[in-house]
Amino acid sequence: MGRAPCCSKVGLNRGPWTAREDTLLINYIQAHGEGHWRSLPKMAGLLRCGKSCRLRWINYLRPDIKRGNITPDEDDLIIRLHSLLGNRWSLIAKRLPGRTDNEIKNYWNSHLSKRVLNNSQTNSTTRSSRKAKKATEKKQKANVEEKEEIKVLHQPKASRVSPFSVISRSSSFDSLISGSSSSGEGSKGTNDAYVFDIPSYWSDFAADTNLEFPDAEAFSDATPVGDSNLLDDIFEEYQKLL
DNA sequence: AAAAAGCGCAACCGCCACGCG
DNA sequence: CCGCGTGGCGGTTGCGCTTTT
Repeated sequence: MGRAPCCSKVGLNRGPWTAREDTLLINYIQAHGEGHWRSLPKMAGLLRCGKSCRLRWINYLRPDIKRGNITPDEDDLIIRLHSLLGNRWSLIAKRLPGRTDNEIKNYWNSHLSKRVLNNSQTNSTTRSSRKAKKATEKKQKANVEEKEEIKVLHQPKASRVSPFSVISRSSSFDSLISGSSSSGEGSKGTNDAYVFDIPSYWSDFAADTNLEFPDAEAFSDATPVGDSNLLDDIFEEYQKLL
């Protein structure tokens, strides 16, 4: 199946979005809802590719997006989830209400990956050009990935995630992770976000897969909010389950 | 003070899987 | 069953701002 061209590039705007374009997009989506990205630009009067509109909406314009610094707790959660899921940013983002996959990906690439590398390799890098640095980072990353191959339990290729995914799709963490509670509502303080969120993995997982998983409910009931060991417990349970 | 290098982030690119005819 | 259109994902790039030399 040949790759369908995203859109005709001719005559379409590219690069940074203007305030006017943003307004048009927001107004259209507020009136008609998300979806139909292909036809949306035309309908909204935008000279943009549908893909570009979708990205702009999801990563920047959506009202529930939380902007600002990643908190230490979010930071920690990202690291842990990444160690489990690999670069499945959309899944990780689902556990961080208000954060987008792009934001998390950027944050990882600019902050966390370095930290992880530093943790695994004590020798510091000298200042160098960005390209050279990237090349060395790639090497380092390759090394780390080799080491992490044991640690990373599951790192499938990019795949579409739907709330209705079931475990039968070869691997699927999708059903495990794609929580229904990820909209950002209900978990106000960023510090507590995942504290509320994570236990839903288990019940979702059990529900999605129809597996006998009696502990799931007990787990979500039994974990007091604010328990400092919660994350560790979850992490362990998660790994056991795998 | 100027130039070079680094950093952060929005946006783009290309691939893949799903749904439908 | 097959092929196409579309949406969604992760990887990568480009650019403007900041920091360092």
